[in-house]
Amino acid sequence: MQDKEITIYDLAERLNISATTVSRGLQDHPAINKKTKKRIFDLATELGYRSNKFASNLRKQKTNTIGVIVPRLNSLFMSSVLSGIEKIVNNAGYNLIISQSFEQEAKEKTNTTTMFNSRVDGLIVSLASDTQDFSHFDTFIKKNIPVIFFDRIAESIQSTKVLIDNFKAGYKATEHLIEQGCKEILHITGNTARNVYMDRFEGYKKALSDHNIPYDPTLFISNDLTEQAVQDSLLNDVLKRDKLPDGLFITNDSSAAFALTILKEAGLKVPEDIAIVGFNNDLISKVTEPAITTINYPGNEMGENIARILINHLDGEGDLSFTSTVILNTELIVRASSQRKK
Amino acid sequence: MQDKEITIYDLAERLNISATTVSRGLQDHPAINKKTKKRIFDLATELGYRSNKFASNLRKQKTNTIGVIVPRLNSLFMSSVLSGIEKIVNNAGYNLIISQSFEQEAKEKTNTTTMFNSRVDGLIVSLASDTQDFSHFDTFIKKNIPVIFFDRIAESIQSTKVLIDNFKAGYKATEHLIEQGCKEILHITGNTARNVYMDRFEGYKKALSDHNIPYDPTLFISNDLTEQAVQDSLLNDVLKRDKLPDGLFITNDSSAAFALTILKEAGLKVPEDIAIVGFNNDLISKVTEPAITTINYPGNEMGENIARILINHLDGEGDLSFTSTVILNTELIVRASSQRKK
DNA sequence: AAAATTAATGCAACCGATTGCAATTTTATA
DNA sequence: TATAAAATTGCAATCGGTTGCATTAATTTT
Repeated sequence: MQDKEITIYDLAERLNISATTVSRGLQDHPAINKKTKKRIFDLATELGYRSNKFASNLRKQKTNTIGVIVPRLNSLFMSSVLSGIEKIVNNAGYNLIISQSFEQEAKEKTNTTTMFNSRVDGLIVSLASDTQDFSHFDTFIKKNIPVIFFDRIAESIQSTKVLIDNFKAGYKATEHLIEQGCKEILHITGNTARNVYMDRFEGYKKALSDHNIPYDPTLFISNDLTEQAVQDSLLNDVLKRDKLPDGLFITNDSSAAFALTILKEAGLKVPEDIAIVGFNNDLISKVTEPAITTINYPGNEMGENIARILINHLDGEGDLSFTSTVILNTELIVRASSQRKK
Repeated sequence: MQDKEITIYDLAERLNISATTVSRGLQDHPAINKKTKKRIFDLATELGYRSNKFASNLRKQKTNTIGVIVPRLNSLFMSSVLSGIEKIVNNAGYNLIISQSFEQEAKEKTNTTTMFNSRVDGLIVSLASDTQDFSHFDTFIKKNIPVIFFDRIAESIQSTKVLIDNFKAGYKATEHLIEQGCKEILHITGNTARNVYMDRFEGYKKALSDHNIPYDPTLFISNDLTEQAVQDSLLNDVLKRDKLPDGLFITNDSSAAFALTILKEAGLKVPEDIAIVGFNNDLISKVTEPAITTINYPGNEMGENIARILINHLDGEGDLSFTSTVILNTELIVRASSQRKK
């Protein structure tokens, strides 16, 4: 700490003007003379002045900070979303505070409190898989601090949501498998307490019924989609059945890739014996043998959308209703893992 | 903003004590009577008091915030590192501000300034691939704000560094290929201005020379390791040669996986025609056919290490020399993509 | 019971920027 | 040149905690 921090008072003193004028000059306030502004800016750069955000925040009651809480940072989808958010938010002059819930409601609550105490101007959330109670967001709602949910949303909370049409995506994936001749379609997915998994599941069921295939509950597996869980399900359950399924719809690509290797090891041919559809369109789905059919889920785009909505709200009047739901497009990307026909 | 924010003055007034006592009580100051503390805490929770960090930071000149600048968020390695950092830092009561340089020196400089102005207590950096000049970190050094570099480090800067032994890793990867009988080993890597790539390259060369294989510059390709770049290099250069290489050491797993698919499409057999070694041990290397031999690079562990070092420094006395270099262990994970013998 | 300690509490200044309103200076108008 | 209008600038209070030093209250010691 050799050199003291320069304040507007230092600038004011050297320029023989008031701190008020310096403050206004620095903010490009229209009432300040251009020459004065120039003198202020010049001296400021010369002395290496930097504004003290805390004094400013304290006074303005605004932090220019946006909080993000996600279940886990280390998935490609999440980091794409974050990358998109960061880009927009940063350009708009906001900072990002990021934390992860590790899929636990308790941690999510703590993080939410921390964010609240950090007085973020807005909060972006994708819910932990086991979050049942949403009261920790009440403080935000009550204070009119905007909260945007994405991907893993809470239906019951009145606020802006950005997501894809999971029902449709699930429907399309399943229908595709049916069209490829699958009759016994296994569905492996996450905790259906979460909309993303529930909706895909509903889409799956609807596609089945629309094609007159009865829904078989034993072909539905819900777990946490970790490597371990996928492996256990396949080895200890699926592969021990008398009749093996001929299709698999599994709701993320790394799990799909992992499942693929296990099934191949077990001697099954993909797609001949079992056709596979994943979800997300991560790079991983492109490099397996065969490449995996998947649903394109544009994380980066989603992140940018979320950030834009939030920034507009924050920088705009803020009176607009803040409870829209944005649905992003997804598409089925057909690759070899599911192509049995033609 | 229906309900006003509660301040220590509100608490003080209702309890008929001074704000000083409230402040001290809240901080568990030893000079405050236990009963008084209890009364303070009780009322605080009752009224939903939350400390104003800005007032506090302003006065204490400390922010409890740590900045992180990385080239890109959306890689599995990076997000694992971040996940590790976030975990430790969060437990220690610090916040994380994250931004990405998108591999550009200019953006890195801007981000650094923003971090500086946000008055982060510490900075964690992995350099952009094209950063040549490091003067933007001078302000931190001058002010004694700790900066930790990881993975992509700057040799010339005097500060703590956390990384792996890239030379050794490169050596091991190459030696392994040699042991599998490879004679013409192609090396595809990133910008060698960065230590990580340079050191691996040096390791590669040393392994060659130790095994009496002359280094062939035409077998060395340096690009930005994007899908496009890898594809271009392979299709327009490598695959057009008279004599194809019989080994490939490529310095990240997604590129390796991608290269694998291209080579297979070109009709080459892996590992028979060409043996492949990647880098990082991402999931992707496990699910390709054949699975890819790689170097295990523990991102999460690295993140936790970085964070611990920084926190210790910040919470400790801070007089300790802050210029150690931490080298994490890596190991070669042999998989089918390189196994030609035995 | 007076004097000396020790325990608790409070005063008041401070951190650095912001802003409503008033004051002053400059420029335009009569 | 006097006066109104516009352009600049500054005063002083404010945001909400923190902290050195002083003061008061409670305990001990003599």
